[in-house]
Amino acid sequence: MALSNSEQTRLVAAFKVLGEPTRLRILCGLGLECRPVMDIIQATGMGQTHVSFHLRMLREAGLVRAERRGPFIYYCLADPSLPGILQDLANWLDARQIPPTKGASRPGRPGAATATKTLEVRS
Amino acid sequence: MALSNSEQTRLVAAFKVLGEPTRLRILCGLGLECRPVMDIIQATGMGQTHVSFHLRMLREAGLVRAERRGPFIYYCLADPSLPGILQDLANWLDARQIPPTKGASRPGRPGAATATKTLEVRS
DNA sequence: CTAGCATATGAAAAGTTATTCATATAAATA
DNA sequence: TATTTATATGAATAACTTTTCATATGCTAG
Repeated sequence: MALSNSEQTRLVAAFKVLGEPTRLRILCGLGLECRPVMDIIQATGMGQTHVSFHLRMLREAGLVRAERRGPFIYYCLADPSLPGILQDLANWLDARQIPPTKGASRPGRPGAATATKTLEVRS
Repeated sequence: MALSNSEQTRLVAAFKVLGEPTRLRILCGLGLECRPVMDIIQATGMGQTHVSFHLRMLREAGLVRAERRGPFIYYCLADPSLPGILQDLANWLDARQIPPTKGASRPGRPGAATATKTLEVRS
């Protein structure tokens, strides 16, 4: 087993938190700045409670850090290397993109996996 | 926005698929080998239908590829670089681990984010 | 110390995902 | 061709997550 059990568990937890559009948007929106919740609410156009909920998830996952400044609470990425990591992953995904099933058109290195919704497998 | 919208969407989809223990276990268990479903069922100790369901998710996400050989269907990682990537992420997570809230004990670079369940923030 | 803003939290409702059960399909074999 | 083995699929249920609503907390200003 390449990954230890506890590594797997940690990964799963992290992926779960990252695998939600609102949260990823918040993370990306943060960039390297720290921002008060108000800003995040505005930027996302979502309700206060809703945003607060997702911020909590991110915080509990250790992906962001909260810091009070006067009446405001600022949120920042816990680790400035996160955006880079996300970008790398995005590139990896891009690179191995799926040719449109009955693919005449361009994308996909030859040999790249084709996502199949139904099992259609050449024997 | 560092990541384009469609990149974010793709990432979210991938994370969603990866953020489930059974699926990550299957992926890790596969390593670079191709294995018939039976093997995976045995390795995980889970029901046939259940495994089949998760394999389908992985397939649809383009993370694995299915290949029939006679009566069996073999599943393989779609991209052999996946284990490496997962390992890197796991290392990253390890590196930024949380000191036990009232932490006298060792872990965590100074300045590393501490995951807080409840908001307890030094002003 | 009261009022008001910024944000968090708890509980209920809505939505999604995983699990299970029954059944279908496809290849191999008798 | 009928049976068996390997695996997939559809539908129902169960578990979990997100969303929303109402309310609480913690600062700051008056």
